[in-house]
Amino acid sequence: MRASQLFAPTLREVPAEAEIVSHQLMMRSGMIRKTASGVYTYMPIAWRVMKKIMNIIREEMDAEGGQELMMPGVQPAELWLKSGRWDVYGEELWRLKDRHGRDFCLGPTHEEVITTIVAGDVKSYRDLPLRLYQIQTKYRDERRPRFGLMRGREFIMKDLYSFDRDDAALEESYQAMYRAYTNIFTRCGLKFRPVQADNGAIGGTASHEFMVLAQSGEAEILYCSECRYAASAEIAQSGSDQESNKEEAKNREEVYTPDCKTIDDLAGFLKISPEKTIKALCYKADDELVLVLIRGDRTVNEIKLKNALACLDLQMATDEDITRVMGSSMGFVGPVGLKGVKILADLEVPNMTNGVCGANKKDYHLINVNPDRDFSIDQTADLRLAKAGEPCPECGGKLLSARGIEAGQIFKLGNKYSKSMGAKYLDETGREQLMVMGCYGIGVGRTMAAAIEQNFDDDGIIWPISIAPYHVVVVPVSDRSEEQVQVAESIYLKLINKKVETVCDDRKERPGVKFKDADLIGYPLRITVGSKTLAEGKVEVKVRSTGEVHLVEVGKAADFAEQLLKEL
RNA sequence: CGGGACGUAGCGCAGCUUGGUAGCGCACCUGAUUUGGGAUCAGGUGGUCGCAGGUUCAAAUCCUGUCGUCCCGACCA
Repeated sequence: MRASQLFAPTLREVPAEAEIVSHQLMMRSGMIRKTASGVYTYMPIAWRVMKKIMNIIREEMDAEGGQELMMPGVQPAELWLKSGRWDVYGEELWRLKDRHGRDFCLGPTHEEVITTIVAGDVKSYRDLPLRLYQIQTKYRDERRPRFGLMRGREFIMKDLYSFDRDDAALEESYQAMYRAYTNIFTRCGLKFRPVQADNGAIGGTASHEFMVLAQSGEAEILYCSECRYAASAEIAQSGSDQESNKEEAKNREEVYTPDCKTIDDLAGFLKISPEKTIKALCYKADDELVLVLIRGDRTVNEIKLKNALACLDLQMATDEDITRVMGSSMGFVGPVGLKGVKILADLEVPNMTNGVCGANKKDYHLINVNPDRDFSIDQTADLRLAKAGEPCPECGGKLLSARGIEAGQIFKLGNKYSKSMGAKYLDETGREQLMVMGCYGIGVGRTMAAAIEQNFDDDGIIWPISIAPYHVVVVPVSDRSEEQVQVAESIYLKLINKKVETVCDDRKERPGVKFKDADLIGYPLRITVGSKTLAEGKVEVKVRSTGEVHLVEVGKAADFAEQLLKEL
């Protein structure tokens, strides 16, 4: 490719709306242009990178028995009504009507479509396992698209769906994808970490997220300093650092605590540490009020709570709800004497002795409250938000925190969709069984953005070699030097003959402009043909990532570059 | 969806308070000089000031509505 013909309009200035590095550099290097909020055009350079990422994905999917197909982007409402997600998915589902007024949506994911197909055409255990995937545009009408390609409303995703006969077979599919994902992100040259994750609205029984480590990541990861434990902070289990409490149970008392509405107020007023208090929070879970108890210094993790309650909708109760059902106001709610409301407690609560909680009476709290003796708990569960510094739930080591970009996620779905969409097969004994499914996604654009977040400097992008849009740029310093132009051209042609992906910067620009653009776009190697070295019959070969410069004879430059690329 | 900000040339911005000729830098085009890290000089192209109403002799500027964009939060297969 000749730079004079390459459509890569670079910008000197950063567009005001680009907030993070990858977005800024993709805009500046002419890789992407915004067409609407969260909707981008991939320009030629970006598309080359994405095709490389997609090819790596294809190779690894195929290696694990995946078969590529292509499903429609437009999906009829009936499929979603059948799975129950038409009503559950909410506003993120991009809905539309056809000319007859029939409901459709733009696919945010494809469980409904693929499961329907498989249900119709696969009837025997002999046809399983089946692993089908596509690389396709997905639509999610995000409330808040942001950070360029990181969170778009239209984006390209690889999604594979596995169909197996039982849980053991699903485990094999899951492990196969885990391996494939590890290979994919490794081959893309990324530093990443698989972490345990929440299953979210997709439902199912196990999940890992593949997090590309980067400061700008939206997700927090907690990982153990000692063992292999790593989890998304939103689901990380909480190890307990609670000393077993030997305190003698004392008599319960009601105390006057005017204006103590928060735990801090209360602890300050009573001169006790927040750990002695039992925080009581009222939630509305699918219209049922529940009381959640947790140690005063802890934070409730609403994802854990939602999972523990197995509810679809979870909200904090309003002051009105609390007054109506509990007969007391926010800040003074407590479990003692409470009737008709389900009480959930975090794992730490049953072990507390002589705690402090609301008295269900304005301006009063109870001290020396003891679980079991003073109130009963309907359900205990791990409900608190784990934090860095806490003990690892598996080995007791210390949890550390890191930030990551969720580039891929794998799920065990179980039979959630095979049940609703009727995906069944006959086993050896002729009995009908539900297929057991898994689904596995990778965001292609997000992976590209993540690669930039992890590999850049003040001058621009430093592509991992495996996904670099081109490998070499040949730069004649002066476009008026016949000799330089000719030497550059000959090196360029030699590289092209060797099938090395090369750009020749033949533009009528000053050298500074070409160098700046080369660094910005991030070609791994730059061959500079200039008067300084040409006098000795040599050219410079510069490595973008390290800055090292090799002086090489003109005739050997192409071979040298080819060799050097193999070592990167 | 709650809070905040913004919309003037392809990009970055000024002008708006106090209504009266639409401006600067970069980019782009022409010419000259220049050529190893985003050149200089001269000349030039390009804007219904997001859109729609209203007030006014007169609106980028004031008022109303509307659309769009970004940030924080909530949310997120």
